[in-house]
Amino acid sequence: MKQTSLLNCFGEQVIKSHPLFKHLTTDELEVLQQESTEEQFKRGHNIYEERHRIKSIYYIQKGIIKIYKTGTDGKEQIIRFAKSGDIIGFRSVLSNELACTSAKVIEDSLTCYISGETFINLIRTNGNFSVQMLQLTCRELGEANAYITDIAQKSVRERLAEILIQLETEFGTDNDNFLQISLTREELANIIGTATESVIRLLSEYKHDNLLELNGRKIRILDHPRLVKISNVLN
Amino acid sequence: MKQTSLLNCFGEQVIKSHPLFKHLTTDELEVLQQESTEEQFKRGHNIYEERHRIKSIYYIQKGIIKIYKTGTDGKEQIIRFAKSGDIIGFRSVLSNELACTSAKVIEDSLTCYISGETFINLIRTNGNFSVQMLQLTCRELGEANAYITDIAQKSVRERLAEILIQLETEFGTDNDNFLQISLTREELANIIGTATESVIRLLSEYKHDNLLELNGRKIRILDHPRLVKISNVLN
DNA sequence: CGTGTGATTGACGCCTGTCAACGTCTGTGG
DNA sequence: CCACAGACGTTGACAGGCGTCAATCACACG
Repeated sequence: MKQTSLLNCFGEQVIKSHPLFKHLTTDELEVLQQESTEEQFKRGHNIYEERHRIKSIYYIQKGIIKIYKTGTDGKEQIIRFAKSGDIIGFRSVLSNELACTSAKVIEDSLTCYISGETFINLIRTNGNFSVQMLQLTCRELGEANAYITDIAQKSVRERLAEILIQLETEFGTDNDNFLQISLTREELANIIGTATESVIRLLSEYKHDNLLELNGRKIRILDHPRLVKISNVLN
Repeated sequence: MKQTSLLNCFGEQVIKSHPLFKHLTTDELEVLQQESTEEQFKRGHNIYEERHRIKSIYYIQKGIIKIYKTGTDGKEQIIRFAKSGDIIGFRSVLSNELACTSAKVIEDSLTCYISGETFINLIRTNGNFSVQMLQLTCRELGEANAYITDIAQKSVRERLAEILIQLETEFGTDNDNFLQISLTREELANIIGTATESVIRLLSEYKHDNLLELNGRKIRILDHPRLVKISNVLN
């Protein structure tokens, strides 16, 4: 018996549109629909927290979530953002370790959670799905490696330029060409691993150089080529 | 027909001793043995290189291999070390991307390579094995995330202390309590993302403070507690 | 209107990257 | 056997990027 897609995000439309689930059989989809639950979260809500045991994963239908770690001195380090179509929490579920990150809602989100057991069973029984999951994880690992190299070798100025370009590519812009994603200065600092004040100073500098426009937390990139050049990414 | 373990590293003794392969059936082991080849590499040899297509993975029987990326300005960033029992190259094989790292032999190695096809077939057909691989990848991802936080937030002094402790834990010490792994100052610098000169100066400082002893590339840690304290790791 | 969070600016100084010179050791070729 | 080159290690000088601290402003909210 099918549930309506209002009650459950694993309705056919959603599933079919996502590569990760394209290899599931109708039976498996049925199970997913029965064992998963939709959940809504407001900005600021903590979906899960570091050092806790996670028993389920979340599929993001809508919204933005920041995944971050807390450093030794309590400073937050943003590892990545999850958005529509991403899944979060699977790392801890799969590695069977306590969560090594926290997940906090940046933009009101609609998620769907699936118990870890159901998820692992899927992987165990559906070879194509598990290959898909491995590919996903490996791609994430590749990105993490690239980021390690960036942080280790680039200056703060280069990194900030790079992140701005990246945020635009990943989340797009609104009708006025402002970045869709809205972050505090502190959050920007916590992505690139620097002090809030440094971000503020560099943004002012970029603005002064006509690379971008600032309006509160809204950022509009004006000169892509020069910003890319500053970021020192080979193209 | 079984090959001798001299010709092939997937002889039973090796397999049984490794958790990754414990879920393989005897048939699958047979296939592995037939389709894998042992290979020896001397220090300095490049097993694979960034931006190349990798068609097979390597299981390390003996030796140490450094996995590194080349930054925009040509500087090497060491991502991790692989040693006995580890496998390398699977990230690119699985994600179906060009290699995002290079692998170079640090200490003479004995490896066993398995074609990517064979490997992916194993994952597709053996659910337990694929879960095992996912766990491995997720653990690596967790380590990468931790490292991002470290590099982004800690000082060079803290990071060097941390890496020294870590190298000791991971590779152990010889009879004289010197670290087993032998790295150039430049390589140490390329792990923690700093200049060679900074590593040299900090090592001298540590030595002066009686935290460790230096003998060429040999390093003997004398005062663990204080070194851990410098590294600023919660314990 | 007080309070709190976030943004901004200035002052200051230390950590650390860069450049340059030199020492040490090893292997190679004459 | 010696000279030389090349890789690696060491030390010093220097400056500048960026972190830290502190004060002030802007804005939202109860």
